[in-house]
Amino acid sequence: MAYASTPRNEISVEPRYLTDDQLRRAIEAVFFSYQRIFYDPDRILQVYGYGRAHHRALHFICFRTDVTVTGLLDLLGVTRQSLNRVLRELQNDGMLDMRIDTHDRRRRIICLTPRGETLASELFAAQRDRLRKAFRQAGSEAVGGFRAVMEAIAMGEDARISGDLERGS
Amino acid sequence: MAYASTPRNEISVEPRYLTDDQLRRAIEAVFFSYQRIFYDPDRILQVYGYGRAHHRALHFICFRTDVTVTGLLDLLGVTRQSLNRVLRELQNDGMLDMRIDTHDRRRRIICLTPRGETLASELFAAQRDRLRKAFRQAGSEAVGGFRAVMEAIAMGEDARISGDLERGS
DNA sequence: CTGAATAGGTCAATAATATTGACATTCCAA
DNA sequence: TTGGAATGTCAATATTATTGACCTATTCAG
Repeated sequence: MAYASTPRNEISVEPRYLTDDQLRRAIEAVFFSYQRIFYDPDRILQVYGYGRAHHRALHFICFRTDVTVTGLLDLLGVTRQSLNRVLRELQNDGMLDMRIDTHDRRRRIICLTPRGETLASELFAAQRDRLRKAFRQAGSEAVGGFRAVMEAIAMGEDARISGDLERGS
Repeated sequence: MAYASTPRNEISVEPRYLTDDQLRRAIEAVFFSYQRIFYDPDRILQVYGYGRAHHRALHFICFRTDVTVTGLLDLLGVTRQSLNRVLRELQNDGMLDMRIDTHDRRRRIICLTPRGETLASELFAAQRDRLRKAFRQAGSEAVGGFRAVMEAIAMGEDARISGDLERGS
């Protein structure tokens, strides 16, 4: 017996693309895409003795200018303790350059060293090929739609803050 | 200094939507969408004492008919040992019903009990709202493009098998 | 100047999820 | 009957994450 939760289109209020089945497929699409995109760089990470947490941090440090620790925390959605382990390891390996912000000396601006930049570009290259192929295959218009939907998904309020998951404060 | 890896559109061979910057945005879009979609059900899981691993398993058991353990392993991309922990817990709580396949008695067909079905629909409902809103906002055409790109991404070979990550066999 | 708030770092304990490796059973198929 | 497929399990370990408790700087408002 298939799962159903909304009353069956009684007066067909919902357009076809908003059925539970379509939404379920979208959930799975995001799941599988995530799998594909973030599994590709694994073999490179393995060489360096890193994991996906390092990759995620490197990515945002690479592509955001003047990231601070708090900025990174917001992007990654993890605790400071968790992030700091990763940053410590990357810094010890000479991948990162953390310097004090001149405008606010409490802040640290995180940058990549040349070594870090090399690694980040290796990782990006590993992901790029799959994506480029998919984009080319789907075509320009589809990519526009893809982007519109993705932005709309990300737009909504953050689940980590909205709910009563955060019991403190 | 921003990162660049492909030679700058010398004769503009690449369409605009295939630039490194667009591909980078797509990677982040998948990352953030995954975050949003799979953080939403967390507070429900917490009530049951489950984690995201349980959610993923429940999802596919709910929406695939006649899933076997191997089928689930392929979908989830984890090891048998990892999956079995989750299945054991779900079964002990009366969420699952595993019965032997009559055609091939080595296989187990995994189904949801009514309890499991209730939980799965709660979890799905938690994800559905965000998605429906995003789809409605983006519109029918955009959703078509979204689907095309997602399918193209998932289409490519599986990173877990293609590389030399799997050293055995 | 003082105190609150912000930004950052760290120690310790623990949890969730995952891995590798080794074995065992049951069952299908050639 | 033998090989392999499907499943389950024990044990050890790794990765990533958490909560909770402290700590130092620095900024900023009063």
